[in-house]
Amino acid sequence: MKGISIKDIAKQAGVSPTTVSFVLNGKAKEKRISEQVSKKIQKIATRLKYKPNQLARGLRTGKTKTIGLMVEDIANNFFASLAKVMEDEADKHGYKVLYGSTEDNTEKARGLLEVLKYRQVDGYIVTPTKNLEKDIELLKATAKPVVLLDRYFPHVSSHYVVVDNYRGAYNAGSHLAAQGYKKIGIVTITSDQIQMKDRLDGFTAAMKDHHLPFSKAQIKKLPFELDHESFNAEIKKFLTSIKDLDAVFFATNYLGIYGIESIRSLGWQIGKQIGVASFDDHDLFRLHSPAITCVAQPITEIGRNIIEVLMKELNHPSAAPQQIVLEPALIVRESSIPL
Amino acid sequence: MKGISIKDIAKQAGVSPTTVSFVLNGKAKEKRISEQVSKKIQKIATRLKYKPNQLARGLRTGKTKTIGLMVEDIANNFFASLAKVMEDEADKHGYKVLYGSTEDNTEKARGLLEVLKYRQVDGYIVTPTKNLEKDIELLKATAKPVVLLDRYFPHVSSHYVVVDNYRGAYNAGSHLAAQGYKKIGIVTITSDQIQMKDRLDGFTAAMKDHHLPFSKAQIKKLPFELDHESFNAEIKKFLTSIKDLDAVFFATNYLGIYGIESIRSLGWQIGKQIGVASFDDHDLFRLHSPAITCVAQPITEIGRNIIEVLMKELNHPSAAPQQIVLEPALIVRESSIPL
DNA sequence: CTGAAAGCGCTTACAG
DNA sequence: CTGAAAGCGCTTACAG
Repeated sequence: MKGISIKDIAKQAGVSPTTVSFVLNGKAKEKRISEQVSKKIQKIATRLKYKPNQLARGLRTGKTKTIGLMVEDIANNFFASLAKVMEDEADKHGYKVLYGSTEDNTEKARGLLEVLKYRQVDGYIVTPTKNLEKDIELLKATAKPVVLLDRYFPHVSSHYVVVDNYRGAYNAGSHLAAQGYKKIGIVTITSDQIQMKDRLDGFTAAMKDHHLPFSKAQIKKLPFELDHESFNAEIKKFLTSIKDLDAVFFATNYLGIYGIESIRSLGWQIGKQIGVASFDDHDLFRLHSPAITCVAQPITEIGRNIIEVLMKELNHPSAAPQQIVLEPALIVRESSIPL
Repeated sequence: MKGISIKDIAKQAGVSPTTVSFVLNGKAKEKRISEQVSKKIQKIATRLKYKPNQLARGLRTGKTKTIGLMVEDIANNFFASLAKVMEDEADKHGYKVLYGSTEDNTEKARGLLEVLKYRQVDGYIVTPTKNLEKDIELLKATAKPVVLLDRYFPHVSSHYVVVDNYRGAYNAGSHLAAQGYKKIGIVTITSDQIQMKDRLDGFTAAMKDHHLPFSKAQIKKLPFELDHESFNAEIKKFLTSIKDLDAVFFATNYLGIYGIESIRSLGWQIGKQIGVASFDDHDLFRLHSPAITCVAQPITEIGRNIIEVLMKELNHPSAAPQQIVLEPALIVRESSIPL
């Protein structure tokens, strides 16, 4: 079933496709098409329910009005919520979103970038994986805007929107210390990426500033690829292996979820026996008994900023990278009350 | 920055674009291109890192290798998890996903369908809203496959993949009854859509079969558009208005989440004072104290089936609609233990 | 065994 | 004030 083309309209109106194109693209005035002809074309177009073929238009103009979005995992609450915000915001500007998940895997990320590229997206929003520096540099050479999300590469000049991960983790660590916990562990992901490094550094600084003992043994790094069971097993092993551990900070929402599950299967009382805080908020954290203290990222604000940065670049490319660092909020709940 | 085109390769190889196209599309044998020429072209293509422009290809062939996915809300755990499964499955067949959320709003859904259409997606996966029957019929006339998700229209012949909502709700209701709860309420969404109707009907049948009192007052229907606060306020009002209510079934995951929050803010003991079960599973339900009994949808299976149905139709269109009804699983947890 | 040519549906520089 | 023509990058029926 063929669609209505500009030719069909031209034929019915008795004018050339050129004229139709001008009118339909709002260039009637500029091109000084007569009011009559203009009206007639408009009428026919709406009657036939003409929809321009975006493929043809894209091929000709080089613009597809599509944004490529690369997240770590669309099933993760943080990324899914963010995707929703960005979808809404992009829609306001007439853009649609083509998405893919990397699973934090560099090869998958590269493949995704390739695909987005030859689908001619107008811009990219990417959650980079490790070793993706060169690919990002290459993408920039493409002259299509790229906005990094959640993390960035310190040595690559690029647009990005992130939160102050150092501060978020520092605040969480300080809070636990101020609450009277004496020996606090951190469970994080095996990753040298800046966001994880900042979280670890921020937390470490807090321990130091509060003069709490903090040895390497109190840091547990787990590979992203572990499955549900293994995460739980590793976390339990860690928690039970540190003598006198009385609190723990989980560096991501899924680690927090696995952590809660692990602690409960150990039969420990969250808060009293072991203080808990996690990065990222989640319905589960809010409604858990006891409710879990967390460092919440301002998801709506992040999403809006990303699209804003991208639209700016799409409309008026600038030389200077836009780099936005938002503040996360420490939400204190029951899991960090010792007694 | 221009990409490498088939012409560039043709020029370098000293052959015509036609020959390049044949070779790169694996038709060298079929078109009896000599081994030499074929090898040469391949080599040049990989050296130049040639990527076919999908827009041009799509314009010519009418195939974009893109699937349009319309969910209710990508931020909802059920749809996000499903999207992830479908993304992975579609990827295996070389398809990418263009998505959008309807918010269960018919106008948004129509707009989305339009956009997906003029972006020339090859097939549609749609979570229909109410009053979308005609639009679905029109889409079918387009000769592009459409697979309905989560719900369908009884009077529209179409492909779909859903779960047995009636049975799921019936089982949940029966379970609560068997546990000894005597007066059970249901909180659902104001909607005549089949999935909500089936859930309500299934639950009602369970009450009847167990000879439990069940009046209209025990049914609370809430509009999808309510905000967080209003959902909680309405649920609290409902729970406190029914005399002797001793259990409640929430017909969707977000209602279950609001429900838990509401019950807790009332200070009631879940399980003992009020039995609770919800449709859909969620990390929160699993890890809540007490853990929440639920009707879990087989998300992986649903996603796989959807893509399978779609791929079948894409490759060998058939007249007969494929209609798949999967079984949800009742997961019994502590929230439905009276004492 | 290989190529010239048409055409997918648009936009736009150019001509009149 | 309007149109003929070229071209975006492919694929493919046709010709030789």
